[in-house]
Amino acid sequence: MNRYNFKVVEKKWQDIWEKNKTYKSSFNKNKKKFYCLEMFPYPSGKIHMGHVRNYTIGDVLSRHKILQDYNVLHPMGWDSFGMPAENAARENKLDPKVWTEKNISVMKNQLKMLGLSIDWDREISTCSQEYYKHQQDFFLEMYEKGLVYRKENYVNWDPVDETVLANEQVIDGKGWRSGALVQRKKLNQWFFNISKFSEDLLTELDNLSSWPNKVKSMQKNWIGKSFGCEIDFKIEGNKDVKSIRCFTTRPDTLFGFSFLALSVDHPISKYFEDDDKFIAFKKECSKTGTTEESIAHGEKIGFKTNLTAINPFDERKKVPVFFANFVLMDYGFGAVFGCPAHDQRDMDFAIKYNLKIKTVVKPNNEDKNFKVKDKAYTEGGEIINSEFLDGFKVPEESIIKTINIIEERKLGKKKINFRLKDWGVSRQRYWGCPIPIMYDETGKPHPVPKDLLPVILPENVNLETKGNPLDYVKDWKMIEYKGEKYKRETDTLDTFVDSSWYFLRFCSPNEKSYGYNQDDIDYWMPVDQYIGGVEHAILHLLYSRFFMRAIGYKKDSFKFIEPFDGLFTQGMVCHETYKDKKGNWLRPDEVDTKDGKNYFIKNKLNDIVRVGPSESMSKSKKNTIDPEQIIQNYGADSVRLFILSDSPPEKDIQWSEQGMVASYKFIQKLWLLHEEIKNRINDKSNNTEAENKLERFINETINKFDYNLEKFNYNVLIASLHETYNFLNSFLKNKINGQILLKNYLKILTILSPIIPHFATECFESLGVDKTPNWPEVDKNRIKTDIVNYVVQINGKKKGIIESKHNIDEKDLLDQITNDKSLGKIIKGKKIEKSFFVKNKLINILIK
RNA sequence: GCCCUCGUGGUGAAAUUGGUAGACACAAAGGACUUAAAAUCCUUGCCCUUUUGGGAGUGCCAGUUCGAGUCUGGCCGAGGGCACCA
Repeated sequence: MNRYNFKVVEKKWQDIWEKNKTYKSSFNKNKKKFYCLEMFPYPSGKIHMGHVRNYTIGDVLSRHKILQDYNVLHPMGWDSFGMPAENAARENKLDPKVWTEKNISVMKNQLKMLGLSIDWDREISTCSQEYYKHQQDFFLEMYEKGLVYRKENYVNWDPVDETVLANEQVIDGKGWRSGALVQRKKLNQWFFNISKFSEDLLTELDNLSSWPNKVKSMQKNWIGKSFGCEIDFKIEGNKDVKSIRCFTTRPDTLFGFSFLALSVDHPISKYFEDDDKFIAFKKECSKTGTTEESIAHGEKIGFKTNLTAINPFDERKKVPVFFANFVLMDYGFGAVFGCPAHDQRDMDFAIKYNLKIKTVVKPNNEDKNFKVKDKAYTEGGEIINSEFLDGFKVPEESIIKTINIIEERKLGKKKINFRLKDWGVSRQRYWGCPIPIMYDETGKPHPVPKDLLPVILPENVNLETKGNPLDYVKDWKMIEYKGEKYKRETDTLDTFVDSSWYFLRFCSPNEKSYGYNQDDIDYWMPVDQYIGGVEHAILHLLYSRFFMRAIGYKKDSFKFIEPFDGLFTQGMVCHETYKDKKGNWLRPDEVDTKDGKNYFIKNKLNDIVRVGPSESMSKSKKNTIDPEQIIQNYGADSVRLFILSDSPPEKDIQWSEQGMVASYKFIQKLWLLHEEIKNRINDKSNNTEAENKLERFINETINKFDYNLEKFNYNVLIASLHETYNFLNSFLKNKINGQILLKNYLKILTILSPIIPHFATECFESLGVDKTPNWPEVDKNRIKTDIVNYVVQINGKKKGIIESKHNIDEKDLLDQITNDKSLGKIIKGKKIEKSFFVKNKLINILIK
């Protein structure tokens, strides 16, 4: 008997697929299309298990759709701009381009080892000129349309590295590389006007019916729509300041107004710039840092001004104006009215500065003397102590009625605010797409003219500089155009821009004149199924949705707006973590165990290893498993099978060597079964009963596959594959007609082929079938049976199972139960009050 | 603090959506084969009963229903997202 040699078989089919371009996709209007896309990888060096999981899930779907005769687009590319290349290049004295290209070639090979149904002719790489030059076109188009602008903004500035840091690069207020205290610095930056589309980005979420609710609600929170009104407060104490505008969602609490708070960056702060105390206060505020954490636990501090604000509903009432550290300049108007009784932040502030606390809302179960003490009351109820607002129900009528009054009296107006901020895309880095802008001698920005496009990133740049290396490339930075001197923009684009339209490029990877070809995207877009990690739930997906709107803005030819019709977010791959006695992390291959409980360092029985919780695989915790090694040991099909087993794809999965071995063994067992079946395809016997049983089982299995494929329950597919094996293995004890066996077996091979494609194709070939058959249809007539097992419940409790005829009616079944030996005993002599009958499934008899 | 998701054996999990709870697999224990081990195969898996059988049981407490893992309300616990957003 032959052992199944995965090494030979997998290589053989991968070569054939590559040579024949089996998975090449082409435009074909006569065929239904299916665009299956997985988030493309960053070429960091080697693929990791997360990639294996992501691409295996996509591959199963893709192959399934191919067998259902869809025209499938399943491409792959590289998100190849970004910081790691720059850092790695600095460490290894390599050019980022060389480093990146080397990684791509290694990883491409590794992906091929997995046997993915990728159309490699469509491969793209975002760091190539052929890609980013089109991105510059999009940038300039957006600039023309007014969707790109330049503005001063606060950033996290690392004074040692002289660079801007992303929020996640700031740890405890210090730069992650330099360790220097991060400063808040104002810098001119380019912005995409994503907030222009806030309303549309929010409402269209409701139409994305195949997106996980979790992702939709995360985006909803991020966009953060709130309904309220803007109010102008008259100001006294400075003749140049007549009024200050505030945004509020609770205008109905205006009678509880006890102070007005401003952001330290509010325009009015200019009147205080000579005040040493104010400068000290502002410094104190910036010390609390820009990180979210420091804000969350930070104490509320304020700076009292000589100004007073007047309550628009009662001009006799005047309250102090403060600068306060908890007011943000980039939300609303950078100014809030404080109502301590009904807002906890305002309450904290009021207690600290001894401000008035006036209760204006009472809960329904309290009387009009209800008083808030030191905890703000923010629930519903009724307005009190508020003159003409008294009696309004909170919140269902109080807010809208108050806004109406405010509008009537021309004190302000209704206003909807969004939390979503414009997208800052400038990065002070070398390895990214150059921003196609140049500045004249007065510093005014101009789009780079067409005949100077694309702006090509210079090569062989010295990276050992402070700040952005491009600033030092003088012959690139300084240009002359039509006799005028210009300086180039040296900032490059955030790499999220690169990934905001790559799915369009896959439709027309060779289009020279523009980023995409209209006919191609009309046919292929939107992506039918997008698959990737949940860590991109907000930014990448939101930016891509924005980009489609921005490209389509003022462009009639562009028909769709949502790039991803279906979205699936897969879970992470986890592994136990290990530490030695000193607390150093250990790799899984450095530890060993004899009993599965106590671990020690390999070959050193006395060096005890502490086993930590299973966590997402990461290099820093050393709990990674190298996919290439695993493929070498067990084969691609085994890895694919294991990575889909046990856990549903959207949940985290535990890597286990034992599970891996089990999957490997299962394929070996399938091969033995295959050999056995192959030996029997010429058997001539007739056995109707067995044949019916076989047909029924196979059709039920196909049915189960269809159901679970649709729902991404790939773990259940694997379970049902095991059941199929167990069934066939024992079924072969029967005598059976070889052709009927073969017919059904081919269906099983077809439905398992998306999961373990090398194995399936090899089996087909050994049976003389040269092309994988189309996905089998379920024969509903074959699932029906003459005999049904009815569950018999008595007074709601299961008492047994009884065999009966298909579609039997209730009365006949009751008769049968009454006459049954053991079940009849229970009923005998009792009165049947009522019975509930579920056809072909169950009967519940109520007796007394 | 706000929002979302999830609680089922020793473990990962099924349960076609209100109708046989624990499919399938991992681990464990016992057994068969073997001189032995590995591999393979079989059995077991809560409580009571020698067996036949009976009972409890899906985080906890109530409710709806002939019937609840599934629906409703409350509580407890875990994970994730956002977080001074006015």
